[in-house]
Amino acid sequence: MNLLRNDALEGAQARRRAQIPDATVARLPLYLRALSELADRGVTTCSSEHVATAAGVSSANVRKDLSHLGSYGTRGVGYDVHQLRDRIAETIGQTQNWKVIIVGAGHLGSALAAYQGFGTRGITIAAVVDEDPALVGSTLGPNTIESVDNLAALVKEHNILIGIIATPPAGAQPVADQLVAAGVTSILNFAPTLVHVPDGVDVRQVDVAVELQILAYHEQRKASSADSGGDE
Amino acid sequence: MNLLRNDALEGAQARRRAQIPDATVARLPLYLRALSELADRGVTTCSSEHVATAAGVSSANVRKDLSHLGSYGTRGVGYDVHQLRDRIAETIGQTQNWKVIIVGAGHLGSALAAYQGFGTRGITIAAVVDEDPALVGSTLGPNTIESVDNLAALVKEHNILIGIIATPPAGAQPVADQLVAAGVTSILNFAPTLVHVPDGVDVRQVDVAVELQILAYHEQRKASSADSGGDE
DNA sequence: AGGAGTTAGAGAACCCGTTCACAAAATCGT
DNA sequence: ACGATTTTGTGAACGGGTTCTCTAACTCCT
Repeated sequence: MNLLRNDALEGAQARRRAQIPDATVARLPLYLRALSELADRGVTTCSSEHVATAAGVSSANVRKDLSHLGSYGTRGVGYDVHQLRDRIAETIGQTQNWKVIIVGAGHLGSALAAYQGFGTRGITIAAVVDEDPALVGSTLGPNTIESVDNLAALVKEHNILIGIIATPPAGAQPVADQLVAAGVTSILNFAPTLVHVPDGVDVRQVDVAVELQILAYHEQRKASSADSGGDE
Repeated sequence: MNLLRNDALEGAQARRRAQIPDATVARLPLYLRALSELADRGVTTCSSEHVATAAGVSSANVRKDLSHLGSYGTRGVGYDVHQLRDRIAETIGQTQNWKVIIVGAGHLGSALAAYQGFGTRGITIAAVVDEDPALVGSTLGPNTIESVDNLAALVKEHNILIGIIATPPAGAQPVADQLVAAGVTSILNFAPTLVHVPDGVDVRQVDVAVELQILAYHEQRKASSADSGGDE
């Protein structure tokens, strides 16, 4: 892991290929969004402080993050908005359009399919499938709901690498297996269940109830510290 | 911060009031879910290893987390499923029912309002509001969509402390301001925008596009490491 | 031209969280 | 009764990430 592969060779290339820390990767889309807004407003130059306030992080954090992608700002001036935006877009792969398949066309699947704003972030809903025959055939924005039986065929046809699971919990694991078997290597799972996947497949979990439970915990703390003399 | 306030006094009380690390808090709902499933299956005892595999973390991590809430397992045996479940439920405040308001009854708001599975986690959708007069009055499961003008009244009437923003980006900040003004102190924001709130108000951000962008980054890495001789 | 002010970039210090390793406490079998 | 085995709880080591601090480089004003 820490092996130093002839990095005297060339800094830029090494940087390009270097692993960017997860925490940084998670923030790059935020910076990208902020920079796009600045660009739309005609701003041509910005400081790390600008980006920081727009993204809700510290300016030091922004600079450290940007240093990972070897981006060149100019000292005393700041960053060129367009250049930095393009650099980040390139880094996180927004130069290409990623096709995703949504499995499950219930309320959540429909909401995701209808979501405006994937387009501007390099994401296209290429297919929506459901196991309910009653839903197959109905349209969802630009998409037509297809049978889950066609999952593998659709994934291959459209070269889909990313799948979204929007099924009830019980369906999540079988669906994940099907997605992986069809060639999907990244999964965004909205079902409140842990899905097991082979090595090399990434899974990200979004659980709304968990988010609310976390908020509830903090609410409870606020309440209890309020009536017995706040301990903070 | 590191001040030791007469902690010889009593360990349990001190523990109860002690700050539980954020990372732990985020995992407690997962443990709770796992334990509830075990309890439903009639399992009465479990090891940290059980919980760990069910929640997708390491057993050491589980033990460390549980140690923060002073939970008593028995060495050589494990944890009592019911007792541990109750202890966690109590810790994260699931003994009471938290009422939430959903602002924005578009696709996403509707999906959230229809979501089964809040109920079992101590969460109730007490109100759904939207600014579109055309939507006001229609029913969404057990709820009727009301005008956003009633936001403050509803929050107060139901003693709501948690708000969910499911509006387009432009509406997020004004809505957040209204929620805060009405007395809400925790916000779950689905709009892809940073919302500013006063101290004491918690905000959690859920951005589906960002999640997909993170996956896309990793996909890109997989692809590039595949064709130029994997560097990992 | 030179000084004052601004800002990126990088190294160091610090903090938080995870993993490791082990001792203490329980059960079970003999 | 006692040793073997299991499993918790915890202190220590480790690693990643954030913040701090300082230097270098650029602009603007005089």
